[in-house]
Amino acid sequence: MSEIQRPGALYQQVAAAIREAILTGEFAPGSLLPSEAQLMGRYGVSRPTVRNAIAALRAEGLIDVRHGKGSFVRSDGQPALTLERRITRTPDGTFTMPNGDLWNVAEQPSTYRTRTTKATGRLLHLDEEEALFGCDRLLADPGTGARAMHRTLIPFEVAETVPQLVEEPGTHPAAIYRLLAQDGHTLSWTETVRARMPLPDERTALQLPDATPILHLSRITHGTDDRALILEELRIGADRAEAAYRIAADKQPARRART
Amino acid sequence: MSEIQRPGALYQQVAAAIREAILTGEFAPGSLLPSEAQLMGRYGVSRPTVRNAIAALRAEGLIDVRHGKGSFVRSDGQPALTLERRITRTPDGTFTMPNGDLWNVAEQPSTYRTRTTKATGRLLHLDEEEALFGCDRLLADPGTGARAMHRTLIPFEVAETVPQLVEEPGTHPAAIYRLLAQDGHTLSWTETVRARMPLPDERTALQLPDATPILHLSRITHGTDDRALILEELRIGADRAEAAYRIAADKQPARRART
DNA sequence: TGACGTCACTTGTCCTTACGAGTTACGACT
DNA sequence: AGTCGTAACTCGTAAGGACAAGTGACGTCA
Repeated sequence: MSEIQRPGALYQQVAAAIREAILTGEFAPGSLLPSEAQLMGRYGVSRPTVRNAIAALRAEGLIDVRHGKGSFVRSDGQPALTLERRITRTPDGTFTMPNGDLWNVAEQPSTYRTRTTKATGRLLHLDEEEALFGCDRLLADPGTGARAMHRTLIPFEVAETVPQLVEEPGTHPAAIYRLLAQDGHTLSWTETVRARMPLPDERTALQLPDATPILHLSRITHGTDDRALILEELRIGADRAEAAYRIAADKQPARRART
Repeated sequence: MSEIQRPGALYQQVAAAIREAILTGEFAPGSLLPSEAQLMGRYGVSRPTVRNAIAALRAEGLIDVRHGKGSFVRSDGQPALTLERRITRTPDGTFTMPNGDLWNVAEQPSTYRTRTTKATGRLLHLDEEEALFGCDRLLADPGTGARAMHRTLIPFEVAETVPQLVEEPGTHPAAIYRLLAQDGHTLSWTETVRARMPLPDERTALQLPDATPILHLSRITHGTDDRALILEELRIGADRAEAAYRIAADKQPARRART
């Protein structure tokens, strides 16, 4: 009978006790926790209190609960997929990227027309309500089973210059880059990484467990004069994937104060 | 009296109704939701059911609840801080990085000795249980109020070569890079980005709201022969910060199959 | 031996009741 | 007029009971 002490609410004390037991290894990763009834007896509290404590540990991502079976300690393994966010240009004018496996379309791509929002406009350096072509894909990695949502957004202005981009919705990003390069652009890219909790539709589409954030990668393809040409977005469960970048020290002349 | 329909549990239907009202703009960002008592009346359910629905919306990061005041629609603004993960080398041998503001130490750095775990060993290409020097800092950005946890891990082997690294725990990363470059290394960096829910101590240290993941950046400094010299880790709330990278197309000769 | 139904376990849902604790506004008292 | 206490709101915590629903094992029956 391990009685509980100080800090805060009862259910928090119970949660802390269980968390402690998990982190010290009393409950190994993957193992089954005591049932709610057993925890009620162990700590001398009612079932709502036990459930409240378990809900807290769930929100922390420490445990997984399965209806009819019990609560299991989540194994905090590393992400199975490392997204190498690099781009290589071959002398014949094509582009290649790692992680080609991920580009397996799990559903038919859907194309549409939309307008810039505040967020996408900021990334593309466009005003709000500018017309865009969009294409959404649901991707699946056959090796790991990871799923991802991919979105391509192309401003009308750019699409008029390179109409093939819109005519063929199945275009792979590498092919897009090639078309833009053939159009005379010198390409470079910037990518921003954000994380947030998924919306319900993202949870189901990506088959995410509880308390799992998503990585949200936004890649801008810049053309000549750093003009923003294309916005690509990739959303993927943070439990399954990590993003990897190379950083090179760009050499710059020493600054001198102007007088 | 807006009665509720189909899918799943009562509290999920209530949650869906409220979520719908938020996303359609009936409840604007920042505005006050009806109180629990009002929601009980509006949907004809008991208080636990209402609270269960609200807990679901909380876990999604859609709303913030304040004791004694009510539930507020969270405004989904962009992160205030963009971490530009670039490194610039000046001709005089020093290195500079953007976001210097973030390097304001909120507490005294703490140094210690530890050993590689499975995760850190993988990143540093070392076996497990290799000896490391560590230094932890809590950083604060004066502009945005964002907080971050910074950690530097240096293998013993590297520290023996450049002892200044360990003697002066307050060393800024840019100064570390300079010391390594002066030691004859040609530096390059790789950085991997992960996201996960915070542990309780991270939640309090970073002052994170509910349902807020953290971005976990791991930067490896590579020396000559791509040897891993230093591991830096930065943890910061994903509501306050995003990470930005540049991607350059590295040119490679076309591959030919070897016979 | 195989198939299937039942039962004992698990967690999920929902209700009622009660009180504690933070917040705010109003009104009475000084 | 200013101060302060109280009342009325808010959400937080905790208990109790009841039944639904998923899971797996066991035993019975064909």
